[in-house]
Amino acid sequence: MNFRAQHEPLTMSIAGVERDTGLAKDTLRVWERRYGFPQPGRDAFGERAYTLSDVEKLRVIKRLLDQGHRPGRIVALPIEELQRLSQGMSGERVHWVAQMEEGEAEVDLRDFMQMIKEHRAEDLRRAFSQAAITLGLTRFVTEVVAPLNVMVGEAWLRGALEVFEEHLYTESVTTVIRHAIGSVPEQGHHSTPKVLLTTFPQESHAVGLLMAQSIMAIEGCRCVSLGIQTPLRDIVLAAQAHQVDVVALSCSINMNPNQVVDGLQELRSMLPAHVTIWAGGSSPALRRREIPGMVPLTQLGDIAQEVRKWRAAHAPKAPQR
Amino acid sequence: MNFRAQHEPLTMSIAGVERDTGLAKDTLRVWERRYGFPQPGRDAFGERAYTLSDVEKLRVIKRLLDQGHRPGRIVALPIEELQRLSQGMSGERVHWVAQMEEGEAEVDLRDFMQMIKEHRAEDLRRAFSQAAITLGLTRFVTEVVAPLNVMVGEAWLRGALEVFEEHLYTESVTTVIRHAIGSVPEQGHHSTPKVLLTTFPQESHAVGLLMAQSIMAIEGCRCVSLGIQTPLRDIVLAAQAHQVDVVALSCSINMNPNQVVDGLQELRSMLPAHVTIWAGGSSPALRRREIPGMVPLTQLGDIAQEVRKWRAAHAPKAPQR
DNA sequence: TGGCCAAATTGTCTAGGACAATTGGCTCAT
DNA sequence: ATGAGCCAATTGTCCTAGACAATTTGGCCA
Repeated sequence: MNFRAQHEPLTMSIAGVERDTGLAKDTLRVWERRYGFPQPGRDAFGERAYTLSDVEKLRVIKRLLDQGHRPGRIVALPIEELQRLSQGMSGERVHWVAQMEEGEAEVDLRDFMQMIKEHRAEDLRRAFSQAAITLGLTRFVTEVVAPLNVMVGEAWLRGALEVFEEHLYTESVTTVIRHAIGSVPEQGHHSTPKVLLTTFPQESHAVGLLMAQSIMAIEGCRCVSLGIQTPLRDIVLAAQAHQVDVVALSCSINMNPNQVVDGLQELRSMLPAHVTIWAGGSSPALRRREIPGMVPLTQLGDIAQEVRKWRAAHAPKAPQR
Repeated sequence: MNFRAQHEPLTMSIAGVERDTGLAKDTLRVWERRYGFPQPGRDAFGERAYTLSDVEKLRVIKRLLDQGHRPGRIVALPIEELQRLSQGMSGERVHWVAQMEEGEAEVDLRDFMQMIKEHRAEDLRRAFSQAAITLGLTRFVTEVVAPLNVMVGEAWLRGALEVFEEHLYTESVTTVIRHAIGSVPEQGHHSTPKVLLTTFPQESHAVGLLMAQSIMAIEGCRCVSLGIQTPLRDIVLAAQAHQVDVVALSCSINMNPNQVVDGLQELRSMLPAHVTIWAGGSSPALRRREIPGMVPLTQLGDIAQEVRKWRAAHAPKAPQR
């Protein structure tokens, strides 16, 4: 229906910009009205025609918004200023080298980053597999994947990593962790706790969930994963259908903190009291406010501990179903 | 920003309907104006509030549109009439029982549906594993997973399956296919073609992509998967970075056909001519219109054939990079 | 430092009008 | 009967401009 700009790749329609930047058409129009940017020309049909540099600038703006900047302050800024802001912001330090016991080969996380940037896909996957075998799944996840996630996320925020490079990293890690989980011996029908793993609908990062699942599997939990993006109502239905003891949610740093808090509170009110809720992940909302009836697990190491706690609390009596 | 209806799950906002049905807000409004349906009530703030039965009917309509019906003829029809149309046009039959060679145990797809509905998670995964081993990966994917996807999709459309049940199915299948892919011997550095697998940003179904990857891996392709939802620009960047021969896109029935056509045409114009594009999946857009410079693979069986074609076309000469 | 309130900010909704692209159906010639 | 050509109806998406709920900011007070 809109194939006018096909042979004119110098401008983009508003629909194309929405697709490329993730900014809604309404938002683009209202920014134009309020902040004077973007100021697209018009094509032969009177419709907005955005230049490629407009789109590039919009991408930078989107990144800064995700970091917490506000539109009114940055949308009208020149591109150089935006890039300066983009550079300046960087987060906390990460341990570059996984801590080794004596005699173990060193695992340098910078090597992984190097492979990602050089697009050595096969090497990367092989290196992950090797690290997982060398360190064991638990340490691989906590000492390699978790800090790498932070490094990759920050590199992407700085614009030092393209989206497709981040995708390749995610895919490689997913493959290796899933393969490793498959090697964990299956739990018997009466091992506890039985845990339902999933995320809220707004969460799109699957790796965090997978990391949690791998550690729980090793700790001997019976895991039922629904993958990401389960509607609240279905989390409750699934918890009932599978008669789980625990519902574990993964909330990454990309989620809106308010949605996290609201979602957890509503979930708590919809689940029966004897079902425990574990909320893990890097979302700042978990550290900030305390939510009654919900256990925050801000570090992967907390999981094993919490499993033991749960067992201690539920061991003496028969299971409550 | 819009959590008003939080405790009132009986109606949905226009944004929610767009997310659930794939019909654009503008389209919903213009249908209301032109055809008198949907005729949503208004919430306390004067904004459209669609009932759940409206949304259900819209889903059926969407399905019929994808089959080739036109809005003006069907939007105003009562739900019973639509369902009658939907039944009649039920496309091709699904084979209930995977065709067996003599002596093989029978694999009845209805057994899988049964397990899904009874939430027998462990049984389901075990049954999938067993089927994959019995049939081999290729036949498992084409004769079990593909028809099951259709059955599950239709059951969900009819409301016979909850979202969480569909999630469990997806997760189980994913686990088994990924595990099986891991068992395919890795390809040498010079085997061809090298294929980049991914989806457009609007696509959220990962299973189709995984099915394609499994078959390509078996056919001896070197696969680089980026997972789902890669921006157009990054598909091009990745194709260049990894020096692939083929870019394979998975487009499920849930994608907007226009987005599929637009995306494919734009991708074709951005990729160098020597890079082949394979577009597979159940999206009706692939069957409807022919797009120059792009190979549609509407059935999984087409993949092996197309790989051979590619090799025949590229074998005599040295690779063009 | 921490809590509270007014003011500013911001995304998304509303209305109806417009129009290019596509499709259906008609006529006419073969 | 079949195909080509053309007109009219259909349809999705864009347009403008106004409104307002939800959130955040920043000042004030304890």
